[in-house]
Amino acid sequence: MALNLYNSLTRRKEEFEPLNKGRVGIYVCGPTVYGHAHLGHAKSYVSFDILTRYMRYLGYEVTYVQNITDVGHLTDDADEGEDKIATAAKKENKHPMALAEYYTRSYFEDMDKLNCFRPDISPRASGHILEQIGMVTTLLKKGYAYEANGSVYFDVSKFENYGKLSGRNIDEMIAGARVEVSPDKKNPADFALWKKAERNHIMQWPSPWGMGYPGWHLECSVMSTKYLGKTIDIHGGGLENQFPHHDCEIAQSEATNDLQFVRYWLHNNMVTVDGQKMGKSLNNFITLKQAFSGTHERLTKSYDPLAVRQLILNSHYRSPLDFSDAALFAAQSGYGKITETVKALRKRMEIASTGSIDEEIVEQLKQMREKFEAGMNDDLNTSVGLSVMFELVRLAQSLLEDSRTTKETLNLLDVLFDRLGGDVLGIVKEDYQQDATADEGLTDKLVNILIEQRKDARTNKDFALADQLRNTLDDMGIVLEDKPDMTTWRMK
RNA sequence: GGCGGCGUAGCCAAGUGGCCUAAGGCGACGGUUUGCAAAACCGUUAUUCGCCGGUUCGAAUCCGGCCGCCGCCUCCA
Repeated sequence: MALNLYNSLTRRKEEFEPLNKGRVGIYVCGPTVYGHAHLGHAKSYVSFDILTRYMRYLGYEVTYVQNITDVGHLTDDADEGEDKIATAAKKENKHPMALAEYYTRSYFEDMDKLNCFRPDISPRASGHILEQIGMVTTLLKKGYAYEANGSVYFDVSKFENYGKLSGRNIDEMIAGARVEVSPDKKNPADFALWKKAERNHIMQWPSPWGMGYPGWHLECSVMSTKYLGKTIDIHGGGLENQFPHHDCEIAQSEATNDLQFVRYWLHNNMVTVDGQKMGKSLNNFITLKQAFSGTHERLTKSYDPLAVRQLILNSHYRSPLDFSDAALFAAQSGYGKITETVKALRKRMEIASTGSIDEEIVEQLKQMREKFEAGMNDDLNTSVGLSVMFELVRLAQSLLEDSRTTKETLNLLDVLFDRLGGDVLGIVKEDYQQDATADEGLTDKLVNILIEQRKDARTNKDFALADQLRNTLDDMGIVLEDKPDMTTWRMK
């Protein structure tokens, strides 16, 4: 079975076929870096991280491009607002580029924690001004754009299917227009390609139309074309960007190149917090840093970044996801179960005896892999993929109960955890040692001394002392686990 | 106003015409194990998929109506 993806353009699931055999170009709308990344970013970028990971798993050579918007994104889409970066820079008293740099780093830091692979290319809008001017020039030359008072606008009436992605037509939009229309525009739906800069505007560049800066929609068209070609396989982004952003991209790009811009449009759904849309004006805006540290009044504790990732994978990328403390808590428990199982499995592999492989297990694992792939092939159903991980957990635990399980059999499970849980889902780590503090060796020795003391106490039926030792360690966050032949410990 | 989505167990969530007497997780309860626990394992937890009607040999899945919730079009991915 081949990979099927829901294409927003056709509103259907379609079998994915790349333009060039074996290679895929993916462009995803990146963040506007004027604040720390929040839960909404997490859902979007984890979703597209899964897409690229799974395509690589299938053997495609993927080029993943995700822009950084550091100029031109205005505070409203009527093209009359202020530049978001400039506004935030003024507030934080920083140079706009310093602000953008600061939040770009913050963004990557958070995405690294969520175990999202870095894009192959992270182009900045401000680094592609020349190319953007080039596209505006072409559009003017071809009659799709007009200059007015130092700004250049795209004339939507010249582009036949404007709004085809979001299913809108121009007349409806004019009727529903809620924002003031610039007097420079011929048509209220026209959008800015290039904006004239006022003299005090910090970010501005020389252009054939005077000093100014590019319109927000332009950067994605220009940078995707530059790095992936005039027609790209996949373009992803949040549902809220479908209109106007993506429809504008289509109009600009297709008017410029006379070729289909994007073959598969993918849109992830939005997040809510405690059942309501997340907004800065409501009191439920949670950044990733707050979630990871538990410093938000809606959260009762801190959450492991990978537990956040797992919660995202628990539902479909095209479904809305409600973040709540309870949901995060449940994900944290489930994530812990998978992690502990993988750790136990690997520890056991070190001491398990070698021997034959259980053929029945081989067959079970084969079926699990098939179920996993069938789910992922069906428009990236990570919920099914995750359910396979828990089936694998149950199988692993039952095999760990049996002391006769061979190293070879355990290794088969470990491979599946690595490939499906690690490579594709990104919730199983290659190595958990790094999590531990530097003095783990010392801690291990000290705890083992106490475990020995407790063992002696238990042998002597001095349970009061045995329990005291266990409780003291528990208070320090160290949990003892009594196994038939030995006692092990782990951090809570 | 325009466009779109959703309503499945206490909670989260897959499934969208027969393999569904409905995955998986969290939680809860019972058992095994244990000196007692924890962890782990086994089992139980929706005869039913918002409500009503229709199509069909057959519907959670299709159609119509009703009720409820949410999102985008504005801050925002």
